[in-house]
Amino acid sequence: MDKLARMKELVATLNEWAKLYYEEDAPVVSDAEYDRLYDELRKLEEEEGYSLKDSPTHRVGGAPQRKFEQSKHLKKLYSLDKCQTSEEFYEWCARIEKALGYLPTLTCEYKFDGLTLNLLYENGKLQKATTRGNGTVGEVVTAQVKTIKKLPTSISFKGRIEIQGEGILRLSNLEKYNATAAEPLKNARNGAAGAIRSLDPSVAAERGLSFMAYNIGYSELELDTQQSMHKFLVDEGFEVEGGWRTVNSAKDAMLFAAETEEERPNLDYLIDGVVFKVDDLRLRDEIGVTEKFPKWAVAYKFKADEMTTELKDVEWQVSRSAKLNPIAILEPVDIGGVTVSRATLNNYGDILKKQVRIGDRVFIRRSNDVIPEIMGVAQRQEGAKFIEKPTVCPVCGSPVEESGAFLYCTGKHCAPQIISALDHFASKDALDIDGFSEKTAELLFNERHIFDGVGLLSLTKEDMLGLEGFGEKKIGNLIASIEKAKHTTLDRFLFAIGIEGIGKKTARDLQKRFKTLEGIMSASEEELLEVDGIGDILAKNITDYFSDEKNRDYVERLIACGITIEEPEEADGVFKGMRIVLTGSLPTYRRGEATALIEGAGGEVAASVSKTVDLVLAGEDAGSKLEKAQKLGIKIIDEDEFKRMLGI
DNA sequence: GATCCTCGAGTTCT
DNA sequence: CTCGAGGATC
Repeated sequence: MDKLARMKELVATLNEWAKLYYEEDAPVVSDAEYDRLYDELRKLEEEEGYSLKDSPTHRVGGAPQRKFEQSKHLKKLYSLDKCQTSEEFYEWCARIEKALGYLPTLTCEYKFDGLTLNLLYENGKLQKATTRGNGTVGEVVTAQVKTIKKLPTSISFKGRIEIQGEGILRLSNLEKYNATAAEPLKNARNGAAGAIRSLDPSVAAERGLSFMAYNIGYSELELDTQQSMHKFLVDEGFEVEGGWRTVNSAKDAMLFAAETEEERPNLDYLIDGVVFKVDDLRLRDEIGVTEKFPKWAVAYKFKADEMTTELKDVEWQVSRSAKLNPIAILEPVDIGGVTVSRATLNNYGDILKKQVRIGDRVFIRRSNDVIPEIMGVAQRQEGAKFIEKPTVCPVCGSPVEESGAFLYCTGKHCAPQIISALDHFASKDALDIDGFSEKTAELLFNERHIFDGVGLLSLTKEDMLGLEGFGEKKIGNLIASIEKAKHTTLDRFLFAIGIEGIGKKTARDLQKRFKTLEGIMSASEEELLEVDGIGDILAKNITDYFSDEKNRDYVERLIACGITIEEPEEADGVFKGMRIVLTGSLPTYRRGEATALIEGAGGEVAASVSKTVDLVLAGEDAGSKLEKAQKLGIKIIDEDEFKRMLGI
């Protein structure tokens, strides 16, 4: 083998290992093995006097920075509930009034259109900057953020503190950049987000970003109002533009929104609405949060850019769950720099509701500036055609059934159903087969008649030879991914087989309760109902699935393909191995919070009281569950006792 | 029986 | 993100 070929091979191998290590967090070789090949490569490069373009030796410390490092926020970054009309805003106010008995002071600020950032300061120094990510974990972009000129790198407050705000690109800077840039940026938001999310910090430096601070996350600072937070940010030198004010009535809040909308075209940055928050932080605790957002704040969003275009046709797509979904085919139209030619019409009920017909001019916008959405008819066209409800599946010709808002294809061998089921089987939260896509599923189904997980897992090199776009290398990678994917966990397996209504979360809950595949397969409806979040319909879906001989056989054959299911690791804690029922309302915890605490301490939350339950956590107004627990002689505790057990 | 909340499923373009 | 539906709660 010549030296160049060996170098190529080494680069490929090292990059692959590095990728597995950094991106998948799944090291396949020891550090020593990696180092051995790395040294060999470096020696070859020295001998030859050059190195390959993507050689890992170019990267500092041999650590390829292919991806951002992840970091957990000290405090969760919530997204905001939103409203679009003043009516919806008044409803929000009414809910606040209902919770508190009156409408408290609200703060008003702009809602910047950029990328949310979380900055951690320690000892007065900027330690770390992260993107919002999913709200809990974000990506570390400190170097990118440090290119922001006006951002204070040191502040007078010396404790730990998270400063949150929006990374934006001022319109004047966008213009300046575009005047000389080879590739002009389409809009300021993508310009800002793209710069921050670029691994190369010089991109951010070149564009000249700004940071608009608007919130404090975790802090070792005593704060009682949004106003004091705002003052702190100003005093410490952060940019806090945004028409800041406080109001004491819903009417004044809407006045602020109207004024801001008028002011919007004159601003040097993009905003997509305004944000109202309850000023008093103690009142916020009283109002509380849901899983997704705080109930004490709301974003009033301005109307997004709307366009009109012609609805040319409607296509019916068949999904994995056999639903027929209408897709609108549109005369291509430019919205916010993107050409849109298709949009979902959701379901047949939606078509009726919006009253659209083929040939009409329709309003279209990009919801959240991303997904195209048809708002309604802009202009009825002469001779516009009703959209017919299909009576047979457009793909396989099987009869169509209607249920609720949806139409279903009753065919069992309908190609798109099978292909998306294959895709689902291999998807990230299922078996996670790398390098497998919907396209691959389509190809394997059409050309090789692979129609289920068993066929997929039994694929051999020979099966794939000759498939379009499948070379030696790609086949090898896919086979390796399949092998890797065979070692999985119970929740992934359950999710992969695709029982109706069983998603990622429910699959995990089932895993927690039953621990083994056999346990779930033999569970009765009654046992399933004990799982929090499972009611009669889901319980029946599960028992129906496993009582079908074909499905049991399918599962068996999957296991026979070499699937191994890892035992779930049990969390350790005071509630280890215990099943606990929550009933009534607790004085301070919300249901979700109590659940998280129990699960964090190794326990499991059950929906109803039965002999298998170890403990009942009862709050106020506890009803039948409490009675039943007393009858069965199950230990009952209140929140204080609960906290004591947890040591908090 | 009504209402609130959470989950699942589906979606565009580059 | 958005909807509808299922589940939990009042």
